[in-house]
Amino acid sequence: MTRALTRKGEATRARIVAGAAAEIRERGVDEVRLEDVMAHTGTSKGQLFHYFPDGKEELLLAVAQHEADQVLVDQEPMLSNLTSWPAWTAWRDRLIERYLAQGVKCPLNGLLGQTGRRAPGAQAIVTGLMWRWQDKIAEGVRHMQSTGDIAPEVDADRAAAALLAGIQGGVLLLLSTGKIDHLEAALDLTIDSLRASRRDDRNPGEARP
Amino acid sequence: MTRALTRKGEATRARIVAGAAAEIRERGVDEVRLEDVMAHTGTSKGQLFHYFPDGKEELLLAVAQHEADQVLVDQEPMLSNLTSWPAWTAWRDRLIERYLAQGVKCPLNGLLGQTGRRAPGAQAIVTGLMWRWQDKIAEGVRHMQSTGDIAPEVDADRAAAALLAGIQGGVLLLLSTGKIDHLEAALDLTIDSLRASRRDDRNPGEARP
DNA sequence: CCAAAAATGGACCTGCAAGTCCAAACCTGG
DNA sequence: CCAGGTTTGGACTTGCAGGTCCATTTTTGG
Repeated sequence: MTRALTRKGEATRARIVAGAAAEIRERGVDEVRLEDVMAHTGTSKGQLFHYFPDGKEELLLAVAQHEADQVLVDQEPMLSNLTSWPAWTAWRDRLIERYLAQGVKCPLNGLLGQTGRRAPGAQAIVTGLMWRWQDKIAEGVRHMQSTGDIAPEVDADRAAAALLAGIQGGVLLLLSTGKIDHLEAALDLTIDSLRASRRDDRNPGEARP
Repeated sequence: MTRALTRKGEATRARIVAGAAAEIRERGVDEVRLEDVMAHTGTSKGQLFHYFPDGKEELLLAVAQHEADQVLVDQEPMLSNLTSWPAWTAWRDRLIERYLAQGVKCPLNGLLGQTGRRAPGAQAIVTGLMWRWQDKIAEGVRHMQSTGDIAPEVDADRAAAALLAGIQGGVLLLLSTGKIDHLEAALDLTIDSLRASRRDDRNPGEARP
């Protein structure tokens, strides 16, 4: 029962979502009023509630989905082609560059902790994003194992989980301290340890005994 | 010009901060109204504004400081005694246990993203916490280097930064996915890579070339 | 024991932002 | 070209949470 939307309607709806997303990235969820969105997107209150009958909550949900999708898109095509060490490096560089550029204006910052509480569904969106992200990384690890660049004993999912955690924490620390160092260190050390696995006799990818 | 506070006054103030902190941990910053704090701590509005003249913002700041301090206290005495591999393991176990137990009720969740935006000073509190935390870890790494348990070529600060990022990200992912796996993986893999550094000829602690 | 200061209780005010409503403008297909 | 919908504008309502105020009680220092 998708609501009947003419082309014009769809355009307006999209404009609202994109505008609200930008506004939220810039100033944070709870600083943005519906009036701000109206002003920024050239819409009226009637329109907002026409396209999002459940009001702010529904709008925030749409924004969350919009932002979550963007996070992964921003890492392409690197993220889907982790098939050589230079490719991993290129992905790493993209991440650093991206987060350095956006600084505090991080979509995740809006999603987590803020949207998460308000809209119950936002939690699901974030979770979905994380799993998709981790899957992509794990896929890269497995590919490297297939070419013999990463030791076969490494648990790809576990390695991906650790790497993803490092990224998330790195971004978090970028947000609070303003320094990119943590993200860099986490990425470099984790990737290096994967790289090193190939040369070891042992097995750094396993949990402690 | 510290405001004159009798013993009773101090007790009330402390009760308010502790109660507000608990309430916020439980239900999130923007779900907690001053009335909730009043009800939960058995205080009146007059008292709130007596002890926190700048209102909610000042209270949140006090709560943030309270929670930040607690985060490190909760890791003692392990965090200050990272002097052997079993000690590192004990610390790791404490972290896992702690965050597993508190689950979603994470003080950081309240601090970051939520308090961070509202109270300008909260940012500084979080930053301070992170640096202190990282310093403790780096100190542990250096100690292990002094006993020869970690390769001297490892950059202690960088390793600590990576580990801290892994922890933060792990907790973040615990909050969104509800699974402890990321935190475990990040801790174990990073610590293992430090442990492995001692046996390598090379130098896993350095950045990529 | 008594002033002065601190602590407490709670009624009241106020602003604001979400949400409601409806009338006007507009598209669109038959 | 007209009758149904969709889209738009904006005035109005409402609830609520933060903040103000002051009268009363308790504590403290001398």
